[in-house]
Amino acid sequence: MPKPSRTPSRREDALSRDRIIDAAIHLLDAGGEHALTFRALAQTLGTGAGAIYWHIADKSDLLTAACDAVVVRTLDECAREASPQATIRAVALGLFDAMDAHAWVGSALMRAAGRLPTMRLVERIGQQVRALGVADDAQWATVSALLHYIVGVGGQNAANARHAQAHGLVRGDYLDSVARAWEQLPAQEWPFVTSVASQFAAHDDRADFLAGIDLLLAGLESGSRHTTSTRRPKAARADA
Amino acid sequence: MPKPSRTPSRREDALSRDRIIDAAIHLLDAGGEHALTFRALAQTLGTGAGAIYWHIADKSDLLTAACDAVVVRTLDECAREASPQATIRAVALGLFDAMDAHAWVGSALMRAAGRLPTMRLVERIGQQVRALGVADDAQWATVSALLHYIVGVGGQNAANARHAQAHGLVRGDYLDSVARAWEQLPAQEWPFVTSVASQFAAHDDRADFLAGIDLLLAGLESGSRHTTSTRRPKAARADA
DNA sequence: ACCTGAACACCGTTCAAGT
DNA sequence: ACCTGAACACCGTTCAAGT
Repeated sequence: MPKPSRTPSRREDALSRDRIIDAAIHLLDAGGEHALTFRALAQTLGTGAGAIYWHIADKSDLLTAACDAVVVRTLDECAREASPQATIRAVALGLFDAMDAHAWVGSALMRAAGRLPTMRLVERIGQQVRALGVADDAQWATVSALLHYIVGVGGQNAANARHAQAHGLVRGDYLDSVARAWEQLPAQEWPFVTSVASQFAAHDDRADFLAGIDLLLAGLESGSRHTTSTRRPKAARADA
Repeated sequence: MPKPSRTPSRREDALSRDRIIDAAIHLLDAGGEHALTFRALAQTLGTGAGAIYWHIADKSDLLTAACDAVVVRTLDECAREASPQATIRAVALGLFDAMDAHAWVGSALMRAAGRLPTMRLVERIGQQVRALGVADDAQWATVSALLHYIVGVGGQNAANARHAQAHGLVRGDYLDSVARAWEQLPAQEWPFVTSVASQFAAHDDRADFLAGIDLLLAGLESGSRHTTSTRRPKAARADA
């Protein structure tokens, strides 16, 4: 993009795909998904609303591109660890934190199924799953399970944070109030929910998230040695 | 619109929450999430747009209620099997099929984190996880992993079906075309994606889905006997 | 090639007014 | 108590017209 040069271009920085994506990320971070508006974007960038369409196909393209930018940064920052397990954990935690910082990324990722950002994650996690020695025909289901856990749990953790903030509460206080509501449900009808709620005391979301990852990895270790009778030697779904 | 009836009530059936939810489900099934409009709903029901607000808080309330109706029906139809594992599998498959029939349910479920439909699923699955003998402090992470896998993978399978249909293709042909696109990526940059794509031949989505469930259940069996060092005796997230 | 901004075809939600 | 429907404050997207 043309840096500030003497030649009096129309604007200090010309409009560009990258500048639009950056501005979109800022709007999304500040006000959530419904704050991303072509009008708001145009105002931020000092252009007309329609100008953006020269660089971006439509809103879903914009959201996917913003999501991809965050994913790329996150994966770049994830050091490759010694073992495949450790690398998976590092990627998972990196995404967890990225979603916490950019609460909109979780749901954006869910809607970007076969698209670039998801493919990057499938690739990175898939390489580790392969390195783990998981049988060929189980690799896709394994990557799916890991990815959906990461995006699902991480995305909802981020949603919690936003929700707490919207209620003007610290995250812990908010979670406690939800837990207390669950505790007071009729125990005959809700035996599990009431009992699990009573475990909500001091909680560490990241540690809990990691516990789930470990659970999945434990399943891998016990499952990778042989193929169960219900698992058949073909089959894979064409997205993540 | 007032049917020709002797008793001149305003309408044959009075407007009610249930009637609205039913109409919403039909609109959602027929045209997806963006087809659910207060105007379309009002026209279907033969009322004014604003009348709906007497029975329903807002659009998100409506979507959650529609989602809950589907979840209730699905859980009712799920027979309780002999073993906890079999029951989990039955619930998972029931939801898989429900999402396939109502493609909008997946994303609705994702946005309904602490709300009624999700709580029902947490309760049903949680009971089985407990029956499986999973340690108290690991139950929440376990239910989370299962639920996110089910909703995530099932939801995307449904999205695939819709996507294929939108492209005027049979589901299998659509998936094959995606797989072929993945295969043609540069293999140095995408070693896993290209290799996994080459496994996409004849695939059975439900069988693959079940393979993932089995993977998770295998993790449970190996993990429920002891607590690993990274899993700590507290912690739980206050939603699903 | 790139940008402008009015215009189009929608939205969810509210609310005075009706019965 | 329940319903009406016009009105309000928005949307994404397009497109003739400009530079």
